Amino acid sequence: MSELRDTRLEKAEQLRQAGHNPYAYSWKSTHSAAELQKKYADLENGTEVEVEVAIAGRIMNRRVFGKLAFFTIQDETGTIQLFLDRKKIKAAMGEENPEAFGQLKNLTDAGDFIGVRGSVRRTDKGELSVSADHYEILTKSLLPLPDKWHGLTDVEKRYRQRYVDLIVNPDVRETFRRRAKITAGIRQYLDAEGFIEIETPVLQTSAGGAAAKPFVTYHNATEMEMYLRIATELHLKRLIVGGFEKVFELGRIFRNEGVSTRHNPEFTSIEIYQAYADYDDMMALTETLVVDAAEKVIGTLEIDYQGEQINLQAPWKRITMHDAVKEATGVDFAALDDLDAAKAAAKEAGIHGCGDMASIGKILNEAFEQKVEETLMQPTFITDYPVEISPLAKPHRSKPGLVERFELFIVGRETANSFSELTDPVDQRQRLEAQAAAKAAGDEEANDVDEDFLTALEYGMPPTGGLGIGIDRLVMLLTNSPSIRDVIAFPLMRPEKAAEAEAE
RNA sequence: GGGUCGCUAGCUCAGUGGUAGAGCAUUCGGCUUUUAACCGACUGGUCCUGGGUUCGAAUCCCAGGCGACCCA
Repeated sequence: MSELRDTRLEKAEQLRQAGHNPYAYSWKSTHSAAELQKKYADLENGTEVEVEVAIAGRIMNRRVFGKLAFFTIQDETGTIQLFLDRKKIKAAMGEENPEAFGQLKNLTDAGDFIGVRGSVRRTDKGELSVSADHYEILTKSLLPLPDKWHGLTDVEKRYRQRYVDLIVNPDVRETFRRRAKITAGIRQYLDAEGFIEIETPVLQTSAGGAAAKPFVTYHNATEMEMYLRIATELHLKRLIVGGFEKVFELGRIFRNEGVSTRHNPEFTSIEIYQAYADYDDMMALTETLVVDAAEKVIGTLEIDYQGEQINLQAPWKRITMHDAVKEATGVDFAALDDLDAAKAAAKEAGIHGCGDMASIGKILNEAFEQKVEETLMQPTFITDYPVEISPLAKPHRSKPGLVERFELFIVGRETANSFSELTDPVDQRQRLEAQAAAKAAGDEEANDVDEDFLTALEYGMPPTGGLGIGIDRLVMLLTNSPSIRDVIAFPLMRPEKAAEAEAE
């Protein structure tokens, strides 16, 4: 290991001795690899074009003969072969550096960055190449690349050393390129619709807006405990109170929870708030945003996700939570008004863990999570949730005990969440106080009463539709990624070596 | 939190109680049409860590670490 490194350090030193800085300052390319491949796609085998092009990239593979060498280099767009002929290089560089070809042969390795200038030719064997007359080593790499054939497959190393993963796995680069396209596309669409993005605080003295356990931190100067945000909801609503009518924020959220294929403690959400809209309007917006993203990124609405064929063509199925649970279990919780009867019916239907639940709404939700959620492969809006599990949503205009809320499920996963937002400050205070009581009773996911948010509501918030979309899960869907870690560049990992036992 | 599986050379992997291996990469030699180049020679090890059993442990046992998947 260190011998490999020492050898390369020695090569870097030899380059310095020969007057070449192995860590160059800049390079001007005329084309990318993909541009050359496209421009000369029709060039015939064994022919050369007398143009002077310049290109740079990382050496991925070297095939060296006595007086001829072929390097495959990779830039962000793809790969192209370098055709390195001793005679040609000597003719062009020999006066200044008689050792130019020898240095190329002996002092470069797979992993180095190189810049070349030369003509374009397609070899007899059909490989488009830059036939170099000049080259410059731009960066000397000290560590070996993974096996050129098997690549890097160890998932732990792929996540810990994502830079190596990105070097050798082109599909990983493609995933993050798509991720960027998705977020850019969403912003583009919302901008065109007159929404503005406003950044709200990550550090908060009261973490609200979702049922989740926050990370706790401390601000020295003000000597106060602070929380990392678990949602952007309550501040974006303050902006609606302030008079903005279409706002959103796409950003990082932190929840102090476990790690799984669907969860990372920091993840990305977009929350969108639109004055004078309700949850029906937000359903339409959800469809538009997802369809638009799919069209921009994959160009089709018929997608494959881990072998499952998903059709994103709108309109999507809409079904109430009560009806969905009834379909799956045969139990109509809407017809039950006795808690014990509901528990008995749930147990009968094979739903476990409802014994100490305090309301029929929570049992309904539990039944949904256990029996329905993972069956919802095609995009489905589940609507009209129990008020007990929706402290920020407006009561349903016609169904007592329910709120105007929907969640979007695709491939069995919650992907979006939306309400007609609760605007009645008195009702909101009661619900938040119930939350605070639950927290006091030990519910770590319940929130405190955010008095300033209530004050804002008392100034008056117009009727508002709110929508949150899990960006990571959307990206998973549109990149056919089985794990959230595949769409987060640097997912959370424990340190490789456990810290020495700290003083307790 | 529970269960299952994994951790051996830079990478990908063999090796189930008896001298730690292969391919690729590296190093050296040869080679002007290769593309997993080829031919020849060589080099490279905290077998995740710590204990235990044993004449002897990569291998068996215990504890721990890190990771993957599943479950809660």
